[in-house]
Amino acid sequence: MARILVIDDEEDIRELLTYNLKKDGHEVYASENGEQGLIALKEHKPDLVLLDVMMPGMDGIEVCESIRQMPGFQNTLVCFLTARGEDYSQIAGLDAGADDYVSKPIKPKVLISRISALLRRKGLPDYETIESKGLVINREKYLVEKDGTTIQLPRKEFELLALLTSKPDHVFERDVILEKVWGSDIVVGDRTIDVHIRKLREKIGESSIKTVKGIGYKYIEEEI
Amino acid sequence: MARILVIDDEEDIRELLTYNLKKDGHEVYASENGEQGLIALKEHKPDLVLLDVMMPGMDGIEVCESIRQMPGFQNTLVCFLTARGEDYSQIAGLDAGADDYVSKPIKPKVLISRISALLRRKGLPDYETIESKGLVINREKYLVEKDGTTIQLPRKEFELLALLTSKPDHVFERDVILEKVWGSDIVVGDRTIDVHIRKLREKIGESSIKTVKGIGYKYIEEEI
DNA sequence: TCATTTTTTTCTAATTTTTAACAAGAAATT
DNA sequence: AATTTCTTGTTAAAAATTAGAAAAAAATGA
Repeated sequence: MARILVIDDEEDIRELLTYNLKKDGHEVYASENGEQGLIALKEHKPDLVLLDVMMPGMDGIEVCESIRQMPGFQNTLVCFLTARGEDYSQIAGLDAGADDYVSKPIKPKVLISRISALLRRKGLPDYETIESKGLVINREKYLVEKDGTTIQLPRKEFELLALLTSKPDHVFERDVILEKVWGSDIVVGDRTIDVHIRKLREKIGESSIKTVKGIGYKYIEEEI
Repeated sequence: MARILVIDDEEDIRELLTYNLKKDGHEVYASENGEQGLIALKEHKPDLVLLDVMMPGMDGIEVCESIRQMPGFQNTLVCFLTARGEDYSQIAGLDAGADDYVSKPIKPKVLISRISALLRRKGLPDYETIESKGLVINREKYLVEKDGTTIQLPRKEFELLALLTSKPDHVFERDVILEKVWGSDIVVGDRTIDVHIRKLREKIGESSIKTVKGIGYKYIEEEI
């Protein structure tokens, strides 16, 4: 059904969750701390991360903030696991960009139904392929298919294309692109976006990406 | 209900507001400084911005002025958050174009009711397309459709047309146009507006924009 | 290391915006 | 009615902004 990454320092919890989620048909990965979790995240591109708040090393809040900073993971669902009474965590968690939280002790049935709700609310996980006019973007495999031919794009180019095609015809302003693809506090030169746009145009066709001068760029669905 | 952007450097405040506003059914975004706030603003096009006055870097006044300068955000509601006793801020804030202010310490219930009032007063968000007599103005795609044909207008022309069509038959005075399209402290020559009007008339039809001598221009809904 | 990807730099081209000069038209004044 | 004055229209061209191309430099990763 969905890919789920569990990040918790307690082995019992990891096992409990893994067992129950697998039984419910999900693909489950588990990490025992934030650092490893982030690596697993990149590798497995889960739809949902179950994240313990209290952990040695990076705590859940920090992990969540890191996730939200990572290009391509803005839409990954994050659900916090909080000990009862950690009210503060709930608030901070929502602020850090979490989508939900579940209190410990975890009741498997409650968790399962909560997860279903989250996944449903979300619609489809967006590592799904995005299809658009002969272009298929597969975030899971990091591949782009253009009219049947498969193209392997470098990371930045891939993220840029994925962003633009995520809302065809929508104009993405330059600073929004920078924010989404490069991250909020990375400073790059003025021409950086252009160069990547040019490379994309080379690879997927000149006419697909249109410049809106003074504003930004958009991916066009239909030729105008 | 509404999209709300919180800009405040104190994490506690951001959490408090985010939590309470989400609970009240709003879509909430938060930024921790002015610069990031302005980017988030463009991206999320909120209906309302809650803006702390005292912040390191750009202060709230500056942020508000920037917002008012940005084409398309003249009507975004801005509500200042001021520390008690910052009387001067209230005045300067209203002067900078804020719609309201709330004093810290913030009482969630007070804030919620104040926000409801603001939103009610405001009516609906105006990021949507504007339709008028064979003319569709789509700010998201930065496109104008005239009788089925799509036209791509340069930025200033687009903003000018969007302003005029936002209130058909309403006469926009020259200084209002300058203020809204060019921004409050940009100084341009006397003929600049005329030239843009002329180009618009060329592109969307001579009769659509009418000169009101001595006052300004208006977009006319019906041919007279 | 070496190859690849990403960023920066520089130069050029294109487009947009503004200016300036003058024409034309309306309103006011005589 | 004629003249002056004020405001807007028109046009061309200059100025400023913005993006594209190519290549080199830096960073990254195998």
